[in-house]
Amino acid sequence: MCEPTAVQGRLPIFLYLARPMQDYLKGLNDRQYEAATHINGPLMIVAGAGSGKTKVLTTRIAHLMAKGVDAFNILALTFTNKAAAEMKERIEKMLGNNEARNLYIGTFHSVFARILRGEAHRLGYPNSFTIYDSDDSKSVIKSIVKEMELDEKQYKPNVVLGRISQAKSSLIGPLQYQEDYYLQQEDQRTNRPAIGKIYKRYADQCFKNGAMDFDDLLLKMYELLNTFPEVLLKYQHKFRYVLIDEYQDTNAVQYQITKLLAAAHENICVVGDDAQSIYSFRGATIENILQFQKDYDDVKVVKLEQNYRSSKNIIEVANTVIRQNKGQIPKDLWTDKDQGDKIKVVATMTDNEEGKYVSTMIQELKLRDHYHNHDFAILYRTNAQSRAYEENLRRGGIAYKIYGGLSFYQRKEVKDYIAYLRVIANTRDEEALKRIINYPVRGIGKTSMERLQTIANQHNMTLWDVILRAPETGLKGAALEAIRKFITMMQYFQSLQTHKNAYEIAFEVGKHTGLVKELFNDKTVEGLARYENVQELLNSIKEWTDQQENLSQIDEEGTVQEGITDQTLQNATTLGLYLQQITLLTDADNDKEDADVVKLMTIHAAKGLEFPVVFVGGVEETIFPSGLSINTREELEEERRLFYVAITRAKEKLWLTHANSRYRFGNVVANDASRFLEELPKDYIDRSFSGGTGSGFGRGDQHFGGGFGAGGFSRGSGFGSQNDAAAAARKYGPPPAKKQQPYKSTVLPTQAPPQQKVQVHVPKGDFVPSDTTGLTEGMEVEHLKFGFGTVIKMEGAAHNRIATVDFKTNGEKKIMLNYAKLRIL
DNA sequence: AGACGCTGACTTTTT
DNA sequence: GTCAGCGTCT
Repeated sequence: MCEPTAVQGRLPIFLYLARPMQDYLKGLNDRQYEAATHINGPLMIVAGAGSGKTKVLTTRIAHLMAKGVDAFNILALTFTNKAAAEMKERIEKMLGNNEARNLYIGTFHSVFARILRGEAHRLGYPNSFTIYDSDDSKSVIKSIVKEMELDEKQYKPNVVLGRISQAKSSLIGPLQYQEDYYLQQEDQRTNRPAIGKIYKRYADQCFKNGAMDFDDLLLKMYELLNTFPEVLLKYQHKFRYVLIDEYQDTNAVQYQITKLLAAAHENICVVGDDAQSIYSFRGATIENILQFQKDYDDVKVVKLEQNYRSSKNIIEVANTVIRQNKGQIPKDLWTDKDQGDKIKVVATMTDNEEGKYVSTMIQELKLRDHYHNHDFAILYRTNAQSRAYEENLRRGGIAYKIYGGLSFYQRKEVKDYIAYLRVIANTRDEEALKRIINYPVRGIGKTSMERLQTIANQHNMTLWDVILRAPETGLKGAALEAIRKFITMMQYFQSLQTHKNAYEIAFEVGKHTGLVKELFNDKTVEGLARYENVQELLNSIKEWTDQQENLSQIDEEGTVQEGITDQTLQNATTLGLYLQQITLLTDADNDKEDADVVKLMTIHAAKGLEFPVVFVGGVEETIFPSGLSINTREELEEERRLFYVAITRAKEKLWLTHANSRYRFGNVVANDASRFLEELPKDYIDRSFSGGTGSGFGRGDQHFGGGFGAGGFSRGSGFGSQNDAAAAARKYGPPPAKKQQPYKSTVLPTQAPPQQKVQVHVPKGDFVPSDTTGLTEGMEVEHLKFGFGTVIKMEGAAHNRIATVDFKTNGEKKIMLNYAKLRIL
């Protein structure tokens, strides 16, 4: 191992950096210092929650650069764009110059996508390959299942994709998959023996489309390095220093790639916390941490156990929770912070009251302890839980923001628009082509498409090539003319690529396709939102090209270019580059941090973040732990680690809430308190808070006819039945996926015939809207004062109803009451 | 081709 | 509660 020396000609920078660096190192404790400055050779940092792991990583990178290592030689891999951006920003601040922009810092996916963009041709892909998000992947799988005439119920895209994804993350190709005895057994057992064949066709189809899915970005990167020694050498030489954040979340492919990359210099530093491993469902394996120590002779291991985030009470509870798991790397977090408040465990009657309780408590804390909105986070296990909080926060006039959920780029209108751009950049992209060929409507209908598709399949041609030769396909008349026009238009767009940037092309697309105009003419509420979204998309493309132009003023060697050529600018702002970037973006990446809002997100999304006050909701059996993850010890332990992550997000105050009943799937459902709550150390818990809202009970939102009790869990000492089930599952595999109750919750009896449908426009005796709503059939939209799913008070009825309101989309702006479901409220 | 009416699937978690 | 998607009718 040779000590890195200052690169020739860079000494002035080195001297300039040296001083602030030294100051910064002083802020580290001994362990952190050790980890940050031991820059040569393999290093594993086992970092507990809140132990300053990001600080160490950034200091380490800055330190490397201070020692004269060029930014271009440093590769730092993270799991979220946010973590990457944050790291970059911090380093920039520490260095006080713009050297950091030359660092390779990004998610595995985005860094590899960037590399593959230069190398994909070696693997037979176009360099402007498309990146398929999961929606695209599912759509491909769906059409394959249809073509193979398999049972679509049995081969749901979600399930099949999950299976393929797991295989890919474990470096198992389609052929190997079909030969693997164990995998085949599993597929037989679940009655899905054709998955191997689907996998093969899926891989072929993606290749034909010139597309890589998320897993391919890793897999193809591995293939590239593994197949082409000269490529491997190039990147080994380039990335002399490799750093990996959240190492416990890496899967087999990621492990192999980083191993290859680091093999030459062995300057690899991984940071992880086995206690926070929560992504095994997507192939992550803690094994990688253990294996790491075996792979290199002289691995240095540094443990960071001092927590700088949370109060003593919170740390104690967290430690107790994680100790229930077997096979952890022994680690004891400690803190010299104050004892703090006890952890509050609160039970409420309903999910709605859980939301109400939290919103009331936030208001109280703001008044009493002068907290701000941005000090609060509400965390939950599943996205669906956000609604109850949302309603109550809105009612309480508290500003909030929900993170996660449907991404901006997943909205239909945005996807449609982007589909055009995708076809322009890569005509092989069949998914995108199918999406836009008749949108907006241009007279290329189902029949024509079927014919074209069949010919494409028969001759193993791409759909686009068949379309180009449409006159030979037997299509004629209006259809042929429509296709001819479509081709002319698309070829015009394609021709723009040589001299126009992504924004200019996107603008032209909007203008010539009539996409923007069509949305503009749609004056309904949703239409307006769609129009705004498309505008927003165009804005963001503009923003991106501007930003790229600035960045491209610096070349690969790090020197600022004087007379930058138009060509360089053009290369940095191409449509293809833009498309590859955005597919890997999530909503969390372009939000403005500074807003004073309460944050709502899943626990997964909260990893790596911290908040003064945290509410964890729905701490109930079947939700947390998830009913789908209690069958094996491994699954349950992952849920427990997730619980650990939730707890350790809190700095000062922590609430764990659970509701006796909640809406789920439109049903009222009763859940027991989570088993995790029973594992908490009593002395650190305060259960004295009542979730009741005083006057609330009785006339609350939900009435129970028959009370609880029927069915439910037989828990208590040793929760026997579940262990039996788990044992059976281990022995015989998971139970057949037939029609069984997906959740073990008790469905509460209702007072009236449930789910009875009532035609509103054929009113029955008991279905008369009262004057309070003023709702009549065929009413003008302008008078509509409520949204979808509005509760309508019914005269003479013992209960309220929920009506679905549809807008007439053509002609006059009229609404129609579609149907209503009878439901107890 | 498009509007309409209705069914059923969804609920782990993310790049 | 919500929504995509299917079949049917115009």
